[in-house]
Amino acid sequence: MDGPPLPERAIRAPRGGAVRLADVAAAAEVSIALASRVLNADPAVRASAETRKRVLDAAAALGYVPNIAAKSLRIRRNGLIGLVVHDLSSPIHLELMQGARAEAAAHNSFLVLGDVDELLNDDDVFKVLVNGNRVDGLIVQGGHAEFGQRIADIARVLPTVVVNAPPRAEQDRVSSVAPDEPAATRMLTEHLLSLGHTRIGLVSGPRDSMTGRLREEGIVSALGAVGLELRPEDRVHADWSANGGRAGFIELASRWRAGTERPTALIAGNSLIGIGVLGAAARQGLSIPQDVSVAAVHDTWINEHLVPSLTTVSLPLREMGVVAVRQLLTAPDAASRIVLSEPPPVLHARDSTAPPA
Amino acid sequence: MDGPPLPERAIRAPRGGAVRLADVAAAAEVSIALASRVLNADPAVRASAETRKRVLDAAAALGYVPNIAAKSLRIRRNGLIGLVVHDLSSPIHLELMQGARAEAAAHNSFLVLGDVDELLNDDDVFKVLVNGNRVDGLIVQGGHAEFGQRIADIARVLPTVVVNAPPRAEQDRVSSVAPDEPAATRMLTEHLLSLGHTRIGLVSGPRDSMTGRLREEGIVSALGAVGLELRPEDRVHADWSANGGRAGFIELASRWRAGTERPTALIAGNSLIGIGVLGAAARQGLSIPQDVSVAAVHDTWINEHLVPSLTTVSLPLREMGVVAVRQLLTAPDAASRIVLSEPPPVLHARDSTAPPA
DNA sequence: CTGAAAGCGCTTACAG
DNA sequence: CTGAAAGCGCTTACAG
Repeated sequence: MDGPPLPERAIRAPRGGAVRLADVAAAAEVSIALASRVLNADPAVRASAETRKRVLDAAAALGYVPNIAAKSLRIRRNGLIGLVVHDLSSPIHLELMQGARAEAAAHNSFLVLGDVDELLNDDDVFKVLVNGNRVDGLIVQGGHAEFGQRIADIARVLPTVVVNAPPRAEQDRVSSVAPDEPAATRMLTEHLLSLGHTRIGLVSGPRDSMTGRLREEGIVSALGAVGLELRPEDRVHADWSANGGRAGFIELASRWRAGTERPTALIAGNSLIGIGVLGAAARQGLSIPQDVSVAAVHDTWINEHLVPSLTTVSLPLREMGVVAVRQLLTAPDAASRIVLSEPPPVLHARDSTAPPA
Repeated sequence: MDGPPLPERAIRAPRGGAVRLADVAAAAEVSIALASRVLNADPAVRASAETRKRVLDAAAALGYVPNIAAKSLRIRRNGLIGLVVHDLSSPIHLELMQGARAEAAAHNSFLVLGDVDELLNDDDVFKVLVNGNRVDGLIVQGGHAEFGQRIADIARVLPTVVVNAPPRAEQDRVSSVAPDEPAATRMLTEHLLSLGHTRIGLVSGPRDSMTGRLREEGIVSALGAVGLELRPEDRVHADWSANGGRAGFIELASRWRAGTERPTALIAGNSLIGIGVLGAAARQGLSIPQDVSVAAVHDTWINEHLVPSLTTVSLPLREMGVVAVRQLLTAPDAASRIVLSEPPPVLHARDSTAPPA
């Protein structure tokens, strides 16, 4: 009444070289359940140190690595975090990515790369990433005004943290990690003031960018503190890119009339814009910093190699990535809004800023 | 004799809003197996068009997305590809990443970010990524001489393709996708020759880089075709970075004696090196292109914004990413060695190159 | 505290 | 061709 004999080898033998928990348990002569508990450091386990060691040794000897699919299916988590960026080519966000990646790795998690546009426009990608249990949470690069509501919708089903941008009003369940923007531009402005500049212009980010607004606030407040102001005619909006910076500078300079006063220094909304400003100014025959000083937000490796090297203020981008991941891993359901004021912005004074002529 | 009643709701009801295949099958009034087959477009299915539609409609109506962990556990694949890069901050490799990411998405796969150093030095990461069924395959950024054997070892257990570098001798089971390096530098050299330069120098990559060697080959062959040569004293090695380029230029220029001949043009091993060369030359008081022309391999968005803008040749980086993913997805076990000669390199002549003075 | 058993949600031989 | 059932490899209530 035993039925046909079971094909034991097919059940027991590791397939394709994959060692299973059952193999470890057999080698250590304990039950699968106990092996699982020891390996997962279950505090309730009271097995003797000797037994525990037998399990650990067996796992090591066999090179056991848990099957992640099986584990995920059981515990309903998969150790993956979606990192959804808008523009992979920006060196600014890479530092953030590095920080996030390293922190995830430290927690045995990995980062899955997503694209903002694809996430928001491609329904398949959206479904898989958001509803498909693909990732345990999402880190979304902020600053996309049009998508505020969509991100809020995503956050309802999946822990989500927006990085590098303050959350919008409708995103009440969205966590965020943002740097202290006004502090950065305040520092830049004070640097220019200390050099003797009294009229400072701004090539800002896009008109509807909250980040851009906060950076402007820092400038206005630093100027206000010494009785100066940011004149409307000294400010233009631009894309967060070198092309934007170029266009912004050209627009700004077109307002300058020979013989009349104009700003002696410009702040760029970010260092990509700064690169564009530097290039455009040179092509218009202006010398930097003799004719105009230029300073920008965000420091990357490029800035010191530019001619002239670009003065910047660095924000804790890497830390933002770290904190975002930590937030997702430790408090996925808390809608926390973190403004990183530590470490504080750091000024990198370089050749692009000098006293006015 | 029925035992206690089963808690039906706990079994049937979707948990946490997750719709299961069983829910779709129930809604469409078919078996789970048939629902699975219809949804996976099993060609053996002969169900009436009407039945098929019922399944598809039910899935759509319920917003069904397969549980990826369950599916992975069954089919022993998880739709993830590890992208292991060395230096996330290089804009050069980002284009490759973008191509890989997009191609993966087109195949319902995602990219998991890894770090070369971590993979090779951190045993935990290695085990999880390589042995843990985390990813279906690995794309590794090439050019790490020290790790040739290690990558060969990885490829024995996991489909692996090295991108942007030719495979090393010991990597017999490793696939690779590399651009046509000599074609790129040949094009750059011919551009400089056509401007009238007859003595051309090279700030190459690291001494042991195969990529660097191939790029040098292109220069040598283009020079040889017109009876010229690359003089040993006109070549230095450098890291693949702006800092490397700076150091390389300084070393090269230190060999130049006033009143004697020196190269009138320099080729940079890549555009990061090129940025460093540009900056260092300017800081030594040399005008580019008047005193020396500079051209580099790889085009990125930065180059046109530099002052002067940097002449480059672009290689099909994005396509490399695409092909690498396609290779992994369609022929994971073939150890293919692809040299992408299509699309061919494209010259971007800019302000950093001009006829010699 | 530990083990046997159930079950996570799928796919796919297998039998009909 | 289709359905019932087994099973992928884990974790964890549950009972002992």
